[in-house]
Amino acid sequence: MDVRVRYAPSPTGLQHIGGIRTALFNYFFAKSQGGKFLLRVEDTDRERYTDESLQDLYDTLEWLGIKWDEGPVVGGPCGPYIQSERFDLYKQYAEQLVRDGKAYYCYCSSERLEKVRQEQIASKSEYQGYDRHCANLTEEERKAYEAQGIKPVIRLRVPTEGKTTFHDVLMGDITRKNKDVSPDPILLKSDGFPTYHLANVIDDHLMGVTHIMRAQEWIPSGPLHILLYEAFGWEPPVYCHLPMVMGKDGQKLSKRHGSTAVRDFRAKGYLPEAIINYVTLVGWSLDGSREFFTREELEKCFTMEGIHKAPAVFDYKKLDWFNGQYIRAAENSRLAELVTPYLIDAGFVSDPVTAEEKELIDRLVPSVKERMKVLSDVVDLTRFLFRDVPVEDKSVYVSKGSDIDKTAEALAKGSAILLSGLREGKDESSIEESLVELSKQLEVKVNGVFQPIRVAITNSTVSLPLFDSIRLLGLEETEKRINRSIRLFEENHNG
RNA sequence: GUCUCCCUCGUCUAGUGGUUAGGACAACGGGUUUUCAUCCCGUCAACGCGGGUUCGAUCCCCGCGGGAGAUGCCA
Repeated sequence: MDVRVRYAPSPTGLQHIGGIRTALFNYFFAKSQGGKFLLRVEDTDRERYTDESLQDLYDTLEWLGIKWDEGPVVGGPCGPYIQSERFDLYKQYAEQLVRDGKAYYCYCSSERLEKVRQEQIASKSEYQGYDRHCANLTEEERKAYEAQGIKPVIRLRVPTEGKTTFHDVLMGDITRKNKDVSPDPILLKSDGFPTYHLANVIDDHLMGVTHIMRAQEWIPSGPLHILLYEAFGWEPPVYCHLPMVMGKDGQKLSKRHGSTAVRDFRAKGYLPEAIINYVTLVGWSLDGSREFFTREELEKCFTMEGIHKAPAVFDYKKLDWFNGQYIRAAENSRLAELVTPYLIDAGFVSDPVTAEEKELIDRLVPSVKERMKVLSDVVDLTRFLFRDVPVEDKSVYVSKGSDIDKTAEALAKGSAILLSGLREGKDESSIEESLVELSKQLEVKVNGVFQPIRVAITNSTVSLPLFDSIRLLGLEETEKRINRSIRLFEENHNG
């Protein structure tokens, strides 16, 4: 049997970590089995649907490099793959169920349903859900409702006796008494659209889906879906419920834990390979020790057995670590391209970049890549190259263990050594030696000499390596900034 | 409330009827280094609890506790 799995998101919001994790698991499982990965858009909720969400779905999967074998855009033998385009289908199947006595029309208004719900809660009796008010209407009663112009919904007739079991690859058998299954859930809404349960089961069957890998939040409705398969006389697929992705507080990961939209991670400068790698490791492992995987490797070595049962907390810091690792491993030319939009957004370079700017970006990448966790870090790291905001507070120039006078002297003498050395073309290590020598004379730590010079040049105590900074800034600008700082100290001294 | 699922360091996880319970992130400390990073080394840190079964349980069984999810004309 050829494996066919699907990712079936609802375009009612941006693609988030949890959703994409499900997509990845399905995708990797399909690839590892030589099967097919389908994409199906479950846009049956007209209230919450947005075009933006749908576009975000496509954009996100493309960015991650996840291609679907069948689905919207690419088509396939079981299309259409967008549920709103299969509108008529669901109604037919739902009516068939009614004819077979497996489902029935319900004319209850949402007001009445709400009232029933409130009464059940208030009476402290068990909350039982729908009271099956319309389960056994006579033909006359139905006619009367129809005459009032009430549009009915179709509900599944859930048995009140017995129990239903389904098998989960990870969890084993999961059994639920039928009386505990949500009583008579709606299959077809009054607007004619199917609910998730109906559309999902019909499409999975019609599209030949063999394995359903979805989040554990669906476990409680597993028996209901089995009941539906039985009502249709269809063979249910293999189930594999994925552990949920949680936030630090142990609750389902959501916006209040931080960014969850993949689009936001992308904007901050996370690389797709880092997202894929880390997200796949949330709830899955190969052997407990290996943790670097490319997408291509996962397409081969992913296993269902490696999926964990327990929910897993999403660790933003570990993602950062992965991203840093991938940035450092990336080609400089690629990084230069990736970093450019951030420099443009910051207004540091023009859009599009000029040839000179491009050249500068190429040169700054090597020293910046060791220091970035996310691509957007490039802005703070290189600000001194594009914005000159001199440090006026002389105490900033003073390193630990030094003082104002020594700092002034270190700046004057040190920068003289530095600038003349650079002009004469001496190599950096010999200039560095001379500066270290100076620090000994002044009886300060090495940094007592370097810090004032660094602050003068980069306007900050935290910067790229000194010689890198100078090379990027240019000798002329370097000299200008140094002289300005020397003047600052002289003025202060005289005043 | 009811139903279902889950439970190894703070976090992600490996693992076995007998192990010094392993790795990674984080944290902390140290080294390299002109700052910050990177890199390297090290430290801290876990089998939820109580009963059984057993010569021996983290591992098998039962109970408890804790956590989560579901309970919609949302998925």
